Amino acid sequence: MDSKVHGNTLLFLTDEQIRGGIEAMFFAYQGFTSEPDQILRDYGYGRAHHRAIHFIERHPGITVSRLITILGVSKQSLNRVLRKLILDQLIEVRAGEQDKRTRQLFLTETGTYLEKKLSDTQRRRMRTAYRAAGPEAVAGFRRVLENIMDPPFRDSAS
Amino acid sequence: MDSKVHGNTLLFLTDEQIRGGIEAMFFAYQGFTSEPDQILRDYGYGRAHHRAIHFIERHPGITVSRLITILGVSKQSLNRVLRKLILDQLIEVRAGEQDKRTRQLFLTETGTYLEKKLSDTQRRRMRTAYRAAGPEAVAGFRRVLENIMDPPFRDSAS
DNA sequence: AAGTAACGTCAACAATGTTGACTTATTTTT
DNA sequence: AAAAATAAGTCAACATTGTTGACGTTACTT
Repeated sequence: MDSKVHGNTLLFLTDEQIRGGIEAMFFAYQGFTSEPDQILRDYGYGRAHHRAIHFIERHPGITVSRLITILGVSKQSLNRVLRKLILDQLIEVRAGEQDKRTRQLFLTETGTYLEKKLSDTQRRRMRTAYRAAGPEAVAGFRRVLENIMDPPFRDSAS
Repeated sequence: MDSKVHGNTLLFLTDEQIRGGIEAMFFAYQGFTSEPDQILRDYGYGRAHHRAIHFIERHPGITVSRLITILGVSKQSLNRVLRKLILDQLIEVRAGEQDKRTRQLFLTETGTYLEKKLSDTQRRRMRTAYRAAGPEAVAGFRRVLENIMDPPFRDSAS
């Protein structure tokens, strides 16, 4: 809550500090997505396919409606992406066990392979960044990110 | 370089820690862009317009080619965005002083107004997150983000 | 004078987002 | 048991934003 004062300058929560953070978010996200985007192009997929694959890997058996909520997109938009991934046999669909109206989504072997290929690049980047910044920095990084998220999504990332 | 070991669990650089960071990036960026996106819709603009306006505010007189490099998009893609902003008189163009082939970009009063309106929401979010996480966390946050960026963009954010 | 660089622009296309409307299962409510 | 609500798929139309390729203009550099 207390702003550090150093000489005549507020070093914490100055407008410049805040704006710097905003730009850092932009540049970091840009780097963060660049390598997967590259790979996806070769497969004829886009970032939306990556997001779907990612969350299905993280939550096998996730339903379509849950995925819609997480990704924050319309049913139609997600469906277009899923349809292609199902056709290409990266995703497998089973009827929900309790509620047969729902569809549960799983990665096939091929889907798992692509997910790994994509996330390997991101994990390498994150690992390198974490290592360079050190454990304390990582803890701070996570704490700030959690607070930037909209509350419903906090703690969604394990 | 050294991973902290706590009980039987690696708390630093475990795969789960890394994957959690990846998702945190996704959710944070989602929240980070949600409010501006909302405002932009009312104006008939998109995220690309926001990015252009943002960097022109930060670097008045920036040239088109510099902006292309920063944003990482094609000349044609950026031009479509700039054309609209110029027509709507949010951006003003002057011929470069030394090199008259270049175009220097400035925000008009209207452009400045929209930029402020957009960045106000992001600054509020960042400020709140910074405050909640504390100064040490903010320092760590920035350190990690810097390391996630591609090297050419490090230190681009003040 | 020739070559290069910085734009602007037209065209065509792809990915991804939107809204609206309609259908089919299945579950829940009444 | 009938009616209503929910989950999902689908078709259509449209907007934003990204791409490549090609061509023209202006101005700087060699």
